[in-house]
Amino acid sequence: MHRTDLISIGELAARTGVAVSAIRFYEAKGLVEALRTRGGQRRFLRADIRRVSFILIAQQLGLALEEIGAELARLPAGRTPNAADWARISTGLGARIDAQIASLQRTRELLGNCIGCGCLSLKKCALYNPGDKAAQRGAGPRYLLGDRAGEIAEVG
Amino acid sequence: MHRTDLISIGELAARTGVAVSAIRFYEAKGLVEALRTRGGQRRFLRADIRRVSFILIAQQLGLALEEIGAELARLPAGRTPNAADWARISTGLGARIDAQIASLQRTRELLGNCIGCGCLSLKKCALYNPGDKAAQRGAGPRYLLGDRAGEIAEVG
DNA sequence: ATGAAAGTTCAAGTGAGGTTTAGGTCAAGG
DNA sequence: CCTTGACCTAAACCTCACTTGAACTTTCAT
Repeated sequence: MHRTDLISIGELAARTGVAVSAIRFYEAKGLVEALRTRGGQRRFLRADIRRVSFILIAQQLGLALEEIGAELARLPAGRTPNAADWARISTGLGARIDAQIASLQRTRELLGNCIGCGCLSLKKCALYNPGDKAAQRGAGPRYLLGDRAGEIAEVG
Repeated sequence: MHRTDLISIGELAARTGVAVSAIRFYEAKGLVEALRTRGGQRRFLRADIRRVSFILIAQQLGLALEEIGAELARLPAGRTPNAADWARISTGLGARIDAQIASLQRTRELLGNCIGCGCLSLKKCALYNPGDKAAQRGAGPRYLLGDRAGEIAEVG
């Protein structure tokens, strides 16, 4: 154990590259927790650097903060997560990446035949396939994407 | 030419699967244009089905509406775009998909070594790499992502 | 000719993911 | 002790991509 096992919010921000305000926001969302000094300032564990790193990586893979929180909640309570813990909760990310790659490769292939030929018809070529979570991120009509059963566009 | 070369907003919505309100929104943003009936109702060209399809596909690939507008602006003015036109403006999408696939594959590889071993340090493994546009979608601190020069996290 | 369905505009609301501001408090060095 | 920079809270604000609602109007099939 070092002298300073606890770090300030500013240091956590510097170490992870996220803004101080963002860390407070994550805390409010329950993604990280902080101890407090007598004066009320936050003190984080060094292990929280990993935790925030995980948030950043998972975000890049298209998970919403709420989903990330659900993953993080599966880390062992009470003790600092170790390598095996992180490996466990990262397995799901691996599957997600594989799915995304597969989806993109499908899209890539279709782009050749389909937009290349000028048809660009959703129904015909299914180029516009749902199930690509990463692409649904952000505001807007989430339900439109990924909630399409059978009949979509057909260029008439 | 058919009898009905022009379609209503409702039909365009049905054909593409996007909400009527979204199409009005796209029109306001300059992504599509409409003729008007004497009574003021919008009438779209059949070719606009392709155009809206393109918007949807490009969105899935992580382009913002403004970027999509810029791409669409490169279609020939005055005449209905043909297959070659669509092929031309779709080429850039292909490159983007390739880049995304490459980025994900890199991430996938690192996830094994890096999270697997528990280090999860941003600086050390560069797992958290910028340049993955698709992941930056949605509102929020775009500038945080993709605007990081050298020093990022290092797990102490 | 009529009634329902579909269309119109404009303004305001939504939700994700934060940032910014205002008005203070805390901690560390000199 | 005193300053200075980092920290605190609460609430307001921001962008993006739309949706929703109110209050009417147009279109179309019968």
